[in-house]
Amino acid sequence: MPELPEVETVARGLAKRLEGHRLAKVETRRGDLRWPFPKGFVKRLTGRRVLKVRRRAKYIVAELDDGNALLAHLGMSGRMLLSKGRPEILEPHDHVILETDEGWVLRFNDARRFGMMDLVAIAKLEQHKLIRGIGPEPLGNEFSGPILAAALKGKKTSIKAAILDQKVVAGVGNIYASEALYRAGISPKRLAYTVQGDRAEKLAHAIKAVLNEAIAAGGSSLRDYVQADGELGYFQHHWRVYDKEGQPCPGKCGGTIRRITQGGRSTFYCPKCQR
DNA sequence: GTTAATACCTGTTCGC
DNA sequence: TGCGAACAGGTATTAA
Repeated sequence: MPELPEVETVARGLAKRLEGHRLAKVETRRGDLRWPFPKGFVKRLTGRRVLKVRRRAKYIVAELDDGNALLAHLGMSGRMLLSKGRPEILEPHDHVILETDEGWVLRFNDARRFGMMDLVAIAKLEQHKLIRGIGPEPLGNEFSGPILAAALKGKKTSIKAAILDQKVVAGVGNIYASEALYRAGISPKRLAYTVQGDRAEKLAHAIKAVLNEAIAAGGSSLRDYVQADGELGYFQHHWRVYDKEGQPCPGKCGGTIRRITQGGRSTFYCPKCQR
């Protein structure tokens, strides 16, 4: 379930092998992921040098030497597999294969095909249909308590739904939404517009903390961000409330973690210490 | 304009 | 043991 920390870790792993190198060979093994590949996708990528790989929200942005960028989203089951040389046997759902001039092979594998890839002019990235309107990066200076409070002002939905909204803050998914609210001591059911002042400050801080810790865990638990099987970016998590239904609250409150459904998706929280 | 529900997709888990 | 239902979830689209 790639959220911001996983995408960040994948992007760093990709940077290591792609930056400065040409894409000698490009192959798509089907015509679409979530959407069709753009026209001339393979031809436009082949021979390009990758200048920089970075992340925007949950998107991976690989800037190319022709002024365009490869924009990629992992959806919920997307994986990047890196190997030296092309594997003799491809795995099911290996949809895109990139080979660098150094012989490193990157496979984009996505069973559920909620992922996507597109090509966009670097200068127009922020105007791209999928990027336009996305809120501030939570780890940057442009995200803070007052800015979060302003984004939540007047919002009548729950705070959980609000921080999942990419327009409010970029990159927070279902798992870290629960984790951040737990850290901040805020009930996921609280109405978004009531999270102001000190509460907003606490929540902004909690969002930064859970994301930063997850990124650090990814960096420290993986050598060069690549696992033994070549997969980039995934690592052992230590969640405090997510998927912990029925377990005692990790704090000292003596409460029990509950699971509720909000907007059709699971939320985990401690009803005793989250208000 | 805002919010909620639904569709997309398929591997895995759970209950009967 | 086998089968079907439920579930996972990011984002666009449709409905309310």
